[in-house]
Amino acid sequence: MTSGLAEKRREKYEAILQAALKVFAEHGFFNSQVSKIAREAGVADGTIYLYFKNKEDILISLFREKLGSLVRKFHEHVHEDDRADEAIRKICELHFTELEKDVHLAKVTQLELRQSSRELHSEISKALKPYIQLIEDVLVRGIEQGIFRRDLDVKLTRLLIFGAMDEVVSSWLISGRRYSLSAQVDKTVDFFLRGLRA
Amino acid sequence: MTSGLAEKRREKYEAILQAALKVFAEHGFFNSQVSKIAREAGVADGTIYLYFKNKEDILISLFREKLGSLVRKFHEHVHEDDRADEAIRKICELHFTELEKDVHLAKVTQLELRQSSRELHSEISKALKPYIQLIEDVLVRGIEQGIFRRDLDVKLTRLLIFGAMDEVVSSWLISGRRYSLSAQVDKTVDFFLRGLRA
DNA sequence: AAGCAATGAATGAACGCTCATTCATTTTCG
DNA sequence: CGAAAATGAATGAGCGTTCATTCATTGCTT
Repeated sequence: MTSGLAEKRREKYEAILQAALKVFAEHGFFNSQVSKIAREAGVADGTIYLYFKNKEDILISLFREKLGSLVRKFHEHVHEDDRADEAIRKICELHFTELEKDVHLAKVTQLELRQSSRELHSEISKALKPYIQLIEDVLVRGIEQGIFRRDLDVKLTRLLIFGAMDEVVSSWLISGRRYSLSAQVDKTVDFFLRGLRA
Repeated sequence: MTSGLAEKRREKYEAILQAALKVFAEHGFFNSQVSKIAREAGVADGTIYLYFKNKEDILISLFREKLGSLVRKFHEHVHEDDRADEAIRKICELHFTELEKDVHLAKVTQLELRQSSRELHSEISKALKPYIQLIEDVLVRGIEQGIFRRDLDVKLTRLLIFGAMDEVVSSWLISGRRYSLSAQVDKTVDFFLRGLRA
């Protein structure tokens, strides 16, 4: 096993991130102690600082990794040549199912995303931008395909769509996940497409 | 002037809340020191504790007062006998104009509302519930009036509408308020009504 | 009216506790 | 053995909260 070099490091790095995700999701960033993350990850407090600059750096890295791989997943499933209305359905479906699969991630994105450290906020919007952009691209394509209204304000509409999905996820979390999130896809997409169609 | 008794107290209470609103909006709850609020309000640190149980109590009181008067304003403008589509327009208009008027309130509701102390969260949803309920009522009325689709899921749709408006406000804040929020009402309502109409 | 007493609002220095971070020491592993 | 990784006790800054003290106002007494 010659692999256990930089790989071991990567493993521990991810173990700490995973632990942090859980702790942040359960207690929120400001109520999460570094020592708690260390315990959850099964490492010593000091070890954290061999992998991360400071506590905030943990959260920022978390967002970069997690949102990055989410966005990648979206790009895998939504293709240039899809019909725009089918793409909208796919986006909503992925949005709901992926967050339903990873509750901790859902909690952190929904509840902590809006925190207010300057640095943090810009990092988060940076990580989120490609997703919002993806929605916009689909809207533009839909207009070109003649499926969506020509008078759509795509910059505004992408917000309406993202915000609506976001709120459904938030509400589902707050309810204690007492119903299926992915079961809301059809009715949600239906509402969107009525608002979009030419 | 026999008034200057309990009135003086009320005035100071409100001065502290106003100061807290500003400080929370600028720095976020966890980065706002009680001493900073005291300085902003022009009182001593200890004085705060003559009016509030603790720091969290300040935030909770803030929400109660501010959201309470907002909800009251909605009820003043949206009446039982309005056409439901007109009511939706009125709601969106008020949502945007009221938050555009009070940026500090907008910031606190958008950015702090999602914090994670259990007690806080339940307090906030309690204060917000009448508003969400109002939207639902209008949806139900719209169906009864034959204006909205009979197959609407009102519980889901109220979230879609609230979330969409919420995101538009968030985005406007993050952009540094570089455009008019109330100018988005028409296009936003247009999108909603297409999704709602029978 | 004038002095005295009582009140309680306001103050802000001090307290005590909570953590993020450090670093001297130990363990691991090639 | 030696270097790198990991440890976790120790540190100290930050901050919410307390409380002994001040002082303007009001009420009471003669």
